[in-house]
Amino acid sequence: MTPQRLSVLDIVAARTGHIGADEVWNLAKEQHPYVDLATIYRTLQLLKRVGVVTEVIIGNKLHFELADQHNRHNHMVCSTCDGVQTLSPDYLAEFSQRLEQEFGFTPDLDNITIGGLCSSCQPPG
Amino acid sequence: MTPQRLSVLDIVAARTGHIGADEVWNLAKEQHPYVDLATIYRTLQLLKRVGVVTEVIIGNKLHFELADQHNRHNHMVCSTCDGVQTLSPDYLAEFSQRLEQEFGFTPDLDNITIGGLCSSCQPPG
DNA sequence: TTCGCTTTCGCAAATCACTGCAATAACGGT
DNA sequence: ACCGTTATTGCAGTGATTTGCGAAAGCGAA
Repeated sequence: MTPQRLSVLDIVAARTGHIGADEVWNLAKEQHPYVDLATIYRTLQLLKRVGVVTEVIIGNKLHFELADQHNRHNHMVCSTCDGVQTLSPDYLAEFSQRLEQEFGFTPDLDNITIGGLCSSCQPPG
Repeated sequence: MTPQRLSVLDIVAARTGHIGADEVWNLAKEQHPYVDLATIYRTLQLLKRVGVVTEVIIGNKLHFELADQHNRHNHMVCSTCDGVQTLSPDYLAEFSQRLEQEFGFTPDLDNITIGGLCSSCQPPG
């Protein structure tokens, strides 16, 4: 664990909810002015790999949030307004079990994001 | 419909299964040497918008395949080997209905891809 | 502390997807 | 066939993310 990595973790942890990679960078620069964006990305991928943060794809940008074991959830992202709603993993449990039983495929539940249209962005008619 | 677009469609249609944008480009250049990659992307997005092709994200590259109404399916992509399995949309129907009823959220079923580990890439133990 | 090995960092450049814009090609009306 | 309108193309450039690589930092053993 290096100072740069600690900063990244602190920044993600300080936020309740998700934060974009560019925002992490801007905040990290306040403490480490020369930190490179590549380091931010590498660190975020590392934290994701070890299970400390989860990744949410919003629009076409990567966002991250602390992986709180006591409040695990998935995300529904509206492709029109980029709004995010959280979803209890219970909704996916049965589906996930079927995939595992019938195909031996283990879905990566932590990183499943459901795209679609939120209630406010439904097409008229 | 222009010659370039017809080429793109032909190429995607000729393939049983998915094909990467770069592959489409390489094949399209055989018929239209000056076709630009941007045209490929724009055409693929167009074909997707009108429902003729569907998009599958494999690794972090876009792939496309013909949207066969008689053989609609989703995809399970292994994050280790990038292998792709198809999945009947029946598996998602119930889940999708719950989201719609309880949250008013309409998932974009055609473009849902499930990431995870396939049976061959399960961690040992 | 110093040496030596390993890991990480910063920088630059590559990658993939997308967009703005001027030039060009397609299409309909005459 | 000709002209004007509209849509599409090629090119260049942008944004987000990733990768290669030499320099620097971290860390354990002596």
